[in-house]
Amino acid sequence: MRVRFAPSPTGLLHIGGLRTALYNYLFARKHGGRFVLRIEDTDRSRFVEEAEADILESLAWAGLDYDEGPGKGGPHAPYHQSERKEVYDRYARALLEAGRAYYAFDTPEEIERMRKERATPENPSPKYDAVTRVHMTNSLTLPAEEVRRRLAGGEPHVVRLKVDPGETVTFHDLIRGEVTFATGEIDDQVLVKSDGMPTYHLANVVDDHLMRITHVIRGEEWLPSTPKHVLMYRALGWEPPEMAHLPLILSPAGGKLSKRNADKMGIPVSVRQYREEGYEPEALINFLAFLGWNPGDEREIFRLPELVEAFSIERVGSSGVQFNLDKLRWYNEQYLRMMTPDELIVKVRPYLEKEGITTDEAYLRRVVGLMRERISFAKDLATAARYFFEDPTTYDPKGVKKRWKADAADLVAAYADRLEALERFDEASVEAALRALAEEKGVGAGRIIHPVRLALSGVTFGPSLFAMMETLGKETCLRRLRRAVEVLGKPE
RNA sequence: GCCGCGUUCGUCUAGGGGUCUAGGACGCCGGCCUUUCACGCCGGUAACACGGGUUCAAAUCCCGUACGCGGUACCA
Repeated sequence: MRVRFAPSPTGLLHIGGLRTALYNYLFARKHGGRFVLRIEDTDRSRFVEEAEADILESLAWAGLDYDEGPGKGGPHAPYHQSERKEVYDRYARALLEAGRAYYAFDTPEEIERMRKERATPENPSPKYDAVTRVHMTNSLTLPAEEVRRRLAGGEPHVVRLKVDPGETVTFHDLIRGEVTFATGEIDDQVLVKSDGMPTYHLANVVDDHLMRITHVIRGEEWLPSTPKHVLMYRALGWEPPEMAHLPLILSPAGGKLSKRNADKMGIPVSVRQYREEGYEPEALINFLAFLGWNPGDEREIFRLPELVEAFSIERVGSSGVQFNLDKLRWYNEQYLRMMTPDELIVKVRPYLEKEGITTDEAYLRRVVGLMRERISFAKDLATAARYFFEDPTTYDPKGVKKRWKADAADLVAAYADRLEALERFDEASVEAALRALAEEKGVGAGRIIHPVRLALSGVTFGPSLFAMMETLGKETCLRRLRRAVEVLGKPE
């Protein structure tokens, strides 16, 4: 079995594109098939130089390796459509000679005029098809001599598929079952543009056939194009591949998850953004796999190899699915918690560096141990847990109001003195010292614990106070406690 | 407008004629644990779009309506 992911290099790889790639990958690996990457760069006007590198990087980051494609080669190279122009020309000619396609010389303005003139309330946008083409300038309406003359004169023209009405095209979709279209609903699709490049429809059909693709797994937006493709396979005497159209990913607000739409909801849309925001690739992949598919039992955590094992295209749903950032974050937390401290350290390092924080391995391992259950992203260690690396510069005002009572300064100062006298500065010792002090002063331990936490971290939440103190160390604790006493003093 | 696809808790979904007083997960709300915050554990909230059929029996099959999404380019 052979499948392909065929992105167009018009921008950063979209999250929906990654899911399409993922399903193709899973299908190929599940069945011991081949996964082909093909770059569909036939639209020169929308071409973006950096896009292909981004696609490659994004796939690699996600762990989706391919068997044939750019940078890798393969038996069906080249894998850039822009380098395969002669191939498409050959088949366009074959279609022309078989009378299944024709030349059309109409300018965009002429087509626009036709649409305007023939528009009715029932049919606001007439197609270029069997009923209108007889009124247009093409090799079906012009004398053969005239067509030859125009072609020889280099007159701009396109090649259109000749679709005969009155028939019905039915194909089987692995996800949707039988789908039927009437040929009268299909326009005479442009196959070769006036710049000589093929459109998606021609290039796609030709390449899928030549590259021996057995299963076309792509987004649902292609469903209405499929009958055109089927017609072309037939006209060329080829067997169409199996089709599977994936449900679309929708914005939580409804509608396509477009760039604009997603930005408004605070949802990253390109794979690169997910990477930059610190999502774990395993989490994104797991989440994406479950957007439209499930294994049929109640397991939820699947890494790539487990997904391969469990995947089946029949279990892919058919209705659009809404993107849910909360669920993705949950997946991210799950993967963070499954990592060993050393794995997590590797993830955290780059963020620490970016924040200008330097620290040794042993200390970082202890911090990670304390914070692991409390973070959603690896980078939180460098931001939310910054107080492990630097003295707090501010104290949360609400926390101060709530926890720094009139006796706080005295208690904290007294505790600092006790700590200074301590020989061993471990979790048990600092706790014992605090409880003893509380007893002597006749106050609840919380009366000291809370202000101490505030003094040490600047915030009212975090890991177990005593474990935190042991990690921070005696010197740091004393310094921070005394500074807080000084800065916060006695509230009136 | 026309064509196509879809419709189970707010979201992702299980289910495919009786086992459904509809299960799980995220979220949310409570509780336990903990003198913090999380984790964890326990509990709760919440859905078969609507209307007709078929059947002894429908969330499940059929038809219609509504709604959503996609397509309707010399973009993919």
